Amino acid sequence: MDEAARKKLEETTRWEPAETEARIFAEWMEGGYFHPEATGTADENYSIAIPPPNVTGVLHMGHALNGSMQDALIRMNRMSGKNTLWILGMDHAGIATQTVVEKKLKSEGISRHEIGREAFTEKVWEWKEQYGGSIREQYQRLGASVDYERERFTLDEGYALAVRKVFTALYEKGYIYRDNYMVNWDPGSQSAISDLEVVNEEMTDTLFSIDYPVEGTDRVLTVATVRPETMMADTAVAVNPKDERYADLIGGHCILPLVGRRLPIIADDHVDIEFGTGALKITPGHDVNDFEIGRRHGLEEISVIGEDGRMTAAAGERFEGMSVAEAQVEVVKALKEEGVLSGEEEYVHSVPFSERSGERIEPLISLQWFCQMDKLAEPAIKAVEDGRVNIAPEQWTRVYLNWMREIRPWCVSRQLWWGHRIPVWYRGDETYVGEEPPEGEGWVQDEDVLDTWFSSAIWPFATLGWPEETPEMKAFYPTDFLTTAREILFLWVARMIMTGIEFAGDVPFRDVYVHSVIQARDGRRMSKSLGTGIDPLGEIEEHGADALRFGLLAMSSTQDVRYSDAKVQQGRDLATKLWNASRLILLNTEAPEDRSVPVTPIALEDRWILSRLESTVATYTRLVNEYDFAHAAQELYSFVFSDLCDWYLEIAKPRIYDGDPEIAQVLLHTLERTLALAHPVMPFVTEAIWAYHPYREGHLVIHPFPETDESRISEVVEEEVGGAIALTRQLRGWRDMAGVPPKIVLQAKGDASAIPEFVSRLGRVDIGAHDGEVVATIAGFGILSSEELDMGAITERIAARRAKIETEFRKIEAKLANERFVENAPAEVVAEEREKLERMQRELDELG
RNA sequence: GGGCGGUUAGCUCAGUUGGAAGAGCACCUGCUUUACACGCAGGGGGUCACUGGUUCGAGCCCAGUACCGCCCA
Repeated sequence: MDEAARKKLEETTRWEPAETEARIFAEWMEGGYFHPEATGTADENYSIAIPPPNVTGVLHMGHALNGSMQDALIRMNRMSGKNTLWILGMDHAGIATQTVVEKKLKSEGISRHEIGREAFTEKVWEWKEQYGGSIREQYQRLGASVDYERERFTLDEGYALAVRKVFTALYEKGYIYRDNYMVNWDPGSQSAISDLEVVNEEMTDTLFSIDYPVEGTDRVLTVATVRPETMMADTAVAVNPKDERYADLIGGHCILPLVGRRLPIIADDHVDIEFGTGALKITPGHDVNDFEIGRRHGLEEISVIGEDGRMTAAAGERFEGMSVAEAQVEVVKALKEEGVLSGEEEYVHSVPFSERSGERIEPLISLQWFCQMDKLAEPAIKAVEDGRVNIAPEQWTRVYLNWMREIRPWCVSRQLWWGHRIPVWYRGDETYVGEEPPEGEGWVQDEDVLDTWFSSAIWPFATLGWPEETPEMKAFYPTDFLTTAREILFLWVARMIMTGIEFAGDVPFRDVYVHSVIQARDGRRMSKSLGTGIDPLGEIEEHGADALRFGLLAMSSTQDVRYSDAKVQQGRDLATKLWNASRLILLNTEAPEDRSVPVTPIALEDRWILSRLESTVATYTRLVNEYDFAHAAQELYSFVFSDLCDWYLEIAKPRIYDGDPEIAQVLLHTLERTLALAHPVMPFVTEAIWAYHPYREGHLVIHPFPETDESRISEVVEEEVGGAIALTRQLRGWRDMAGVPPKIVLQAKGDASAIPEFVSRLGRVDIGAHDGEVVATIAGFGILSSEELDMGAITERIAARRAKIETEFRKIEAKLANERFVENAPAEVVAEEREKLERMQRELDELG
């Protein structure tokens, strides 16, 4: 270590992330450590495809947690010597991006329809070039070791070709078709959106009862609806076939009020006998359930609401052009005029809204492209059933399978301008589907673009250059791991598995981990609109990236958790602790001249710390491989704070300051392995410390990850030192209870050679063959009377302790007196209880 | 309406196959101990939501209730 470095270490008593992180990250980038060669095979290599953030997005806590997990795995595997790729990219996010740019143009007084599709698309690209990359820098702030040279965008030329190829292939297989079908029409974004982009909210509306006269009788069928404005599109009235009240009417007709159309009275199991009057008006053009009933019975499908959310001519002159809300008022008025409105009551029900625009969904029938999913789902179900894809935590496997077994057609077209334009061309009655435009004159391409998830569905292989047979495909497909939020298990994960099997010849990843949701501090959802989000970059600035990474991993157990500032601070404290422990070690030890000599210490405490170290390596590695990051973080924390710093370094200090070469070797070895162990979770501080380590030959980021050395784990040693530690704590506790000032060394009668030296030093007790009055006995050592002892407190304390033990003693006595316990409990449990009793008896004897 | 998860210390959360309730933070008491006050030492604090059951023994298993949250209709 040169003088400047030594000075820096001596003077800096805290880990200062702000001034160091950027420099370290730049060193990693310069070293090219994140950019692997595409060599070897996927079986021997390790790869992860990042869940692509939206190009409009900024880093949020979900990304930060997700990224911390992936980076920990990537770094651990890279250090373990595997050829490792973490591929980065962004999603073009059709609706979100189009909305952002449209808003910006609107503020400049421009509408997209004025400038036209081509000019608008250009504007979006301009926007993307200018603002679309900020999240990349934010991932760097987190320390993400993604391959920044292989970044992909879902609208890249090669990626777009892959999308067209997939569409064409699915079309040729007959899976993709065009049909009139009910879609979730979002009047806000003027596009169909998927079921999964719809959010249902509880609303209070009015439930209207309307009397529909039955043809040829003086009876009426009273139907209940919250949407009277759609009645002009009614094409039937349905009752339950088991409903005796209406059995005689089935097959007859009613007359639709206001319109006068004859509506068949049909029977369908879907109708709930208990609800309202048990008669249901059927509006196949404007209600999802009615649409299905309509298809079952071959009913006419009438539309009275247009894509602009206004009533069409088919609604009748009186209502044409009105908004849906206006029409409702007017229809109710008309019903009253006709005297057929027989009831109004408040009604709470769930109403669909667009997650994108926030507007109320208008179920409409329109001409859309669909993808038949059941054939694709079959092998994807099988892949999970037979374990080729493993979903954890396990309960999500069932959720995935249930959804996949009831999968429905996927509406893949969207009425947007930003995205992959559907590769279908029309000329008169002709239709052409292909990767490239057809030859010849007069072809017009379909106006719609594909659902963004259509391109995301091929992410794990399209990013690797598919359909080309690239070296990347060979080296890194299938990927090893995917972590995701649960809400996109269907939207994204399931579809990747389907397309991966269908097009890339294998599942896209081996392990899927559904991570927990980090809620706001008060337990609400973190959301921009609620203002409950916590900005990861703010946390990084305040506490450092390592602190945030550690904190997020430590707080993310298997269930949803609230954001915990305490855990992030724990991370910051751990970074500082590592820094300071390293200062002690690095400033006070000389590196051995011959480093090839293995560390084989004789001293008990040295063998103990090496045993604890290897036990920690074993446990930590197992936990990370099980994706149990919360416990792994805890394991790391307690090893560093408790085993290493509170005990070993304190025990070792005299020998450190004496310049003992053997302990120097143990310390440098332990520090090397501890830094490497912690690096995947806390890359910055560990790399920064490593710069001062005499064993350093290159960056820690590619230093070998510790493999457990079983030969150093010794139960005997751990028990012996563990016992001595417990004794030390007992002595310290007793001192404190007795009010002995820290400076005073207690005198105790006993054989000091029976216990490790550090017990008396750290317990501040002088154990020897002293003479004097024994006031208390601790583990066989007699504490001698002295002026400093608060005899009153001691007497009180002893009495309290005695009472506590006696209570417990009687409980166990009773247990052992219970014949059924002694007969039924396993022998070792009974033996353990007997031992407890003996221990308590000994302590009672000592208390005197 | 169907399914899933949760309820453990003041707070946030752990708790392996059922066998004397844990961590971090907060709190209290000491400590300018030459790595670290983002620290060290010691300490107090729990009817494990409720009711019943199985068991020699239940935070853990079973049945039910209440409340909170999520997913799918």
